[in-house]
Amino acid sequence: MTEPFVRVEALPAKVGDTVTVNGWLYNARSGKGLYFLELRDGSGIVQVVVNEEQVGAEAFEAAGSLTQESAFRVVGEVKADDRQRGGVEVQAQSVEVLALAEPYPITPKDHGVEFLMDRRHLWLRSQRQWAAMRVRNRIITAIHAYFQGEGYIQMDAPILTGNAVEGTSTLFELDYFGEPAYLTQSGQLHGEAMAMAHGKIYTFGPTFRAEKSRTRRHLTEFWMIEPEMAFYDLAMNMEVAEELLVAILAAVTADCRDELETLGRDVGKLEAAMATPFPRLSYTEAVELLTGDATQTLLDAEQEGLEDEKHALETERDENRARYGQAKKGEKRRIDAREIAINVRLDEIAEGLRNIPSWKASARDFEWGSDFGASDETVLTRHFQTPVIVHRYPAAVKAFYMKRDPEDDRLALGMDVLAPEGYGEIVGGGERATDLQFLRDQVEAHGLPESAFDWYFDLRKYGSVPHAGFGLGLERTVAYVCGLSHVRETGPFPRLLGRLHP
RNA sequence: GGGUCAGUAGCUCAGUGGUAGAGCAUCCGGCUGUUAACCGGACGGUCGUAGGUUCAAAUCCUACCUGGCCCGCCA
Repeated sequence: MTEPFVRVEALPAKVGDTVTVNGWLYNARSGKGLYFLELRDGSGIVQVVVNEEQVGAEAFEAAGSLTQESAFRVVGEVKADDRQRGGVEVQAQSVEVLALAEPYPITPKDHGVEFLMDRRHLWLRSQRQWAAMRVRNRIITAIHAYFQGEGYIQMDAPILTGNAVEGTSTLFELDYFGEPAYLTQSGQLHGEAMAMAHGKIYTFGPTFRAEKSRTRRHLTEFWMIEPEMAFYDLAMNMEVAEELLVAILAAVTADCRDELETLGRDVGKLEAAMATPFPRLSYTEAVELLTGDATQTLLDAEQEGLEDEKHALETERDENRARYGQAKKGEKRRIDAREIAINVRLDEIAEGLRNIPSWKASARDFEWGSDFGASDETVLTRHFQTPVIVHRYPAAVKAFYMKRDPEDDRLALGMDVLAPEGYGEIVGGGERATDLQFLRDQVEAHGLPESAFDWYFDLRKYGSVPHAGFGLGLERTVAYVCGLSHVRETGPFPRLLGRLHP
């Protein structure tokens, strides 16, 4: 499609040309006889300079009438200017108003979470949200590219199911023409069936959990990518997860530099996270690391670091306050803004300092056989710069369909990948049980209705083979890659407890 | 489900028992290169809701509602 206008992202290649650009007003500044309009068109933002002497009274007035988020069209010359983002600006020759916006609620200033979430449909236009959605898109395309390049077939698991898959999570229940039905919590079991048909498959779709979890890591609706591979064992499964994550990190660090900068993401940390192989710790080794001296030392150092930062910030705040009286108005505003930023960080530090003693206690007192808590996962990953793979968990804390470790029947051949920087579990999976009688016993032991699994048992009756797979949580992955503090900013319209609109 | 913090102008917040405040947004004016521009002015309030204490409540007490963060559960 040849477009009759130029998109902002293409402007750097058009220096010297006269072009048409369409967009919305992101922000504006003015001087006598001058308007500086930040035009946002979805591909980027460019500054449009409107000079009264060059455009005439009518167009100049049109530029002055534009309110934030008004739609407008500009014809002008693309000029190189090092001071601008992207290195270009547009010197307007004409300005046409397409739609004047009513007063726009989201200003280029601070807003609270609730206010922004109520206006998510508009918030998506803001820079950070825009950048996060672009990274999400790049992650999605990287995932497809990886699997397609490796010969996987993408297949969809059903969203409506007649039974609770693992019997653990709380599901959303529906009325399916008089029968009880549920929104899927995992495509896992159907994925296994599809892998027996195609060898290597992956699902890519929504999953649902009705748990009343209110944390930075939880959504009630989220997207999961679930590869399933026939003739793969646990070690091969871990290798797939590692390759997939490296492919994602490589794609984003290569193609989303501007977005990561907008998000304030430390790209060095993402690059460091690509070093392979990722550590592979057995659950037992992880428990030893968690309960050992190294973890206590690490947390002591973190506590010291936080205390040093706290003192530095308090000193800066006191110095700012001391010169506040003599400061001019603009300087006072900057001091006020800085004070707010300092207080936010001090609150975070105070929370960290409150948490560390309980983290230390939780780590030190951890007992073999339990599942890791959120703080234990965070503490484990603090020892490494890359994601960490933990495998061979106690069977009791894993799903019924996991294969047992032939070396130790207490263990299941499950594996989790923990993301760095406290982002927690982004991958969970393992090698699946192949023995029909074992699965029947497990279903019974877990109190699940055997009739619901008749088709699943068939997979073991007709050519049962070793196979493995895992689920990758898309939103947690996006949060980690973007450095977002909450998964609510990882998708366009996140569904959380108490959040169904917009 | 548990813990904890908060709710004051459209937004972000200050005000902790005695006249309801600031910055931003909006509107008006100034400035010929601004970068969350800047400067001057105007506009803007049922202090979450309901009770209570007090001469007097945004401020103290009780209940409820809504939200943030943390834990549990999970990807």
